[in-house]
Amino acid sequence: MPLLSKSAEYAIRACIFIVARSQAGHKTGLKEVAAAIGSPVFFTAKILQGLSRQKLISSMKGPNGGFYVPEEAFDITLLDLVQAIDGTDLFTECGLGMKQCSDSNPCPIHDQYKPIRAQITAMMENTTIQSLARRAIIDANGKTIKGLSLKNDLPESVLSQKTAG
Amino acid sequence: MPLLSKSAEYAIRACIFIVARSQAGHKTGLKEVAAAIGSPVFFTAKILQGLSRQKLISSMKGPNGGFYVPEEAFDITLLDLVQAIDGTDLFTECGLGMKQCSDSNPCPIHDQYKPIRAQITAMMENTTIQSLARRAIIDANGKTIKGLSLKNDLPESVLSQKTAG
DNA sequence: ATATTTATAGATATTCTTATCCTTTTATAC
DNA sequence: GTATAAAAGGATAAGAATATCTATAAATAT
Ligand code: FES
Ligand code: FES
Repeated sequence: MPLLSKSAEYAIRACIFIVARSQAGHKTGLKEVAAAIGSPVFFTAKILQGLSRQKLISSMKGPNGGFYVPEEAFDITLLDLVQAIDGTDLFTECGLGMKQCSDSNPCPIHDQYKPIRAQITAMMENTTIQSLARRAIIDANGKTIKGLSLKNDLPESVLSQKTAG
Repeated sequence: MPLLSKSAEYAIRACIFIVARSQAGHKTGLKEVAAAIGSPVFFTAKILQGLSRQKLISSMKGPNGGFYVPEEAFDITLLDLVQAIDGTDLFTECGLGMKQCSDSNPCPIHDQYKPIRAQITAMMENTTIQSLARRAIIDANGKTIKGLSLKNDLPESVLSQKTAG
């Protein structure tokens, strides 16, 4: 079992890319996103549509359209994203799947699990997509993608394609 | 997304119960287990069969048969159990689903995720089912199940049914 | 206005997890 | 030995997550 759903993984990777591009002043089309992060195109579409509907990212239709994040929203966090996709279970629910989790009615692993769950929450809460974008993309101005390991065999030219927006 | 699969949750809850019963010298039948932990009977059967095949627990057929854990095996850990059911992904794989995870080829969340993953691993490695059983079941001799919150509306008489082994 | 581009929406397909049912095997009790 | 109790195994079903396809709507360029 992974920590995150496939949808959440793609969402995070996509948003890192989109934020990096937005910082450089570009919108990014669906196909560019999918190519950059190595995700199935149509599935990625669904995910981005959902994020757009929930106002975590923005989008524009038509020529030179695409997905972007306005500067005011750069500080969206991993927590925002994961909750939007996977819900709040990971951050609130019992590790053994009991109906409720509380100190007064703890399951056998409550004491061990609770601090770990809190740490996962804190980590995601304190990690902005923007900070990840800074780390992931060295030159987001349209040329190279050094250090972005979102996909192992990343084509070196994704960013420089034709989005001279 | 939960941390563990439903199968793993049931496996842990079942094993806590079975170990507690084994410590008291009893084998436990499938239906008793399912009733005690509030799990679907046939699904629980599959899970316990798998654990038995992997020698994490033992079983006996026939009248007065059932599942049990021999004393030598009381120290099986959460890690053993979870790995047997869900595999090793949670403990080794990249949090963003990249093909490989390493310090030399890190994904954007590697630095944040790696220590959390290590903590999850350590926690499970250091938690024996036996220790959870001690905490979960106060009187495992056949009468009451105080403090066992495996199921919220637990029938108070599960242990006292008819397994006078 | 028309054509083109791109996101959005809805429908469908595939795969995996979860769950159930039925038959067979093995052990015990008599 | 025969009957009974219980796990083991195989086949099937239901549901959810993942993935794909087609059609529609909106924005731009000409
Ligand atoms: S009750 Fe299970 S983790 Fe809190
Ligand atoms: S590469 Fe992603 S967590 Fe290590």
